[in-house]
Amino acid sequence: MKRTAVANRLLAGLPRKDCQRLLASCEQVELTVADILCEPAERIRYVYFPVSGIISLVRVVDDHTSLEVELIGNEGMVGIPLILGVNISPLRVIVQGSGAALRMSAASFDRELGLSLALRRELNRYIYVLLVQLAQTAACTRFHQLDARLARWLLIAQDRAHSNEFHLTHEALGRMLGVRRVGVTKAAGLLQKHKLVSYSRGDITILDRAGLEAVSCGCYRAVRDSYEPVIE
Amino acid sequence: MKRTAVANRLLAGLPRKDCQRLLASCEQVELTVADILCEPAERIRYVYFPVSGIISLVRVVDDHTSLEVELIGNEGMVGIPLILGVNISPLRVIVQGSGAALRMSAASFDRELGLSLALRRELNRYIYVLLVQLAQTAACTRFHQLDARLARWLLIAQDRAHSNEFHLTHEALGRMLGVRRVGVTKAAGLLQKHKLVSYSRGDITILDRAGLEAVSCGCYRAVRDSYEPVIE
DNA sequence: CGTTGTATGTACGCCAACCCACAGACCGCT
DNA sequence: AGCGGTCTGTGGGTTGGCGTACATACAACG
Repeated sequence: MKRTAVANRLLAGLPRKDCQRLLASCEQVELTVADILCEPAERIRYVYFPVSGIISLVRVVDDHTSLEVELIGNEGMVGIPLILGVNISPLRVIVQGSGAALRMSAASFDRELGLSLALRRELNRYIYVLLVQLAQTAACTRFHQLDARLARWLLIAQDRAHSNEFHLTHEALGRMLGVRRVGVTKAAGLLQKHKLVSYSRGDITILDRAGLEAVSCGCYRAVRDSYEPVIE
Repeated sequence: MKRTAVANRLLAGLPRKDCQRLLASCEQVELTVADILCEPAERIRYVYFPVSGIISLVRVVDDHTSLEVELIGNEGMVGIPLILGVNISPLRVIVQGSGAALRMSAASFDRELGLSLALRRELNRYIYVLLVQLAQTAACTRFHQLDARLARWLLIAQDRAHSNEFHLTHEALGRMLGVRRVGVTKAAGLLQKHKLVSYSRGDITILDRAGLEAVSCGCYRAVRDSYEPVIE
């Protein structure tokens, strides 16, 4: 994996010229945990290209329950509906791990979409990957039990955050996975007992990635296998 | 709702010229229940614009379990990945209700995508709707219980099939909803007891749509509300 | 150094859906 | 008429996660 100056991989994948023009329209912003970037049914004002933070897309049902349907790091972006000609967000967008992101106004983004064919092409691929992940998440959430789903979530978060450590309470994890806090505590206890992760007051560290993969359901692998042939 | 000569609404929504050119590249095919139009990881050879049949998109996990993530009627199409520059299907595509569809080769479809901006625009909207539905399905499947989910499924199927009757065994419904056949039997028994549907050896008739909406979870409404502002 | 708030751990009854097994109902075919 | 296959209905024991409640642990701050 070669390093580039631009820390968002979608942008980094573009021809130099397009990339530079896009960067010129972006401003760097800080993301802080629990920031809500957009609420459901709200107009989308900005797109975000995460650099170091991670961002959750959450579908809210029945007002007080919710399920995370996507977790986005520096391999992706927030604001997909704009690409599809819609400026309303169907999901809640909430910062899950603090860090930096590049932000661009919806208007600038629309303009850029018209200017760069490479951008469109790349975003199309990205939407495909999102579709696959959404479908897999739906099935995984249905069939697999909490231990496995938690392990999967941690693996994905590690990928997205490029870090073995992040800050996240059981409460917050419960909202992501659509279960009670107590459920997470129990499942996390199990992972700790097997020395796969260590947990203390929201500071979580991944100790044994291979072990986590073993505990997690096949969904983690399955999704990677689905889109790896597609990205280059 | 005005009737048009073209019985697929995506096509009917296009400018006459584009629509006619597209139709010229299509051939009409019959869909028969349980036909598999495409398997996961397979190359996509054709796109389908259903006219009267309905088609399920199913995500397969762990080889022997599966969950329907989308149900497509004459308001949509099958073959979305092609729009996004990918020619591999991540899902199983299976005919759920027999009828007719317009079929076009992947190559022709690619060509058409280049020729008609209106087509691209319309398909983008459609992809947005798919995203919303996928997210909602994930949450619904997680939180709502079988009676409600079954009712929701029947309502959607009625919308897609434009008919009060369809043929579908409990077994098949179970595969769609990701539950055992017995579970469907129990839930369907409840709906029958309340005279919302009648059921006999796979022939199902919807008797009381309003009643079904009352039993179903809010997800049916929620999805409609999410995308109605978007479609015109 | 004790108080307050946040985070984690444990306990108990409950229920929807699970697995497995079997019984009836209906259709078509010989 | 009878037989076999498909579809639907019922029963009993198991379980993962739910709702609720309470107990402990740690941090921060006055």
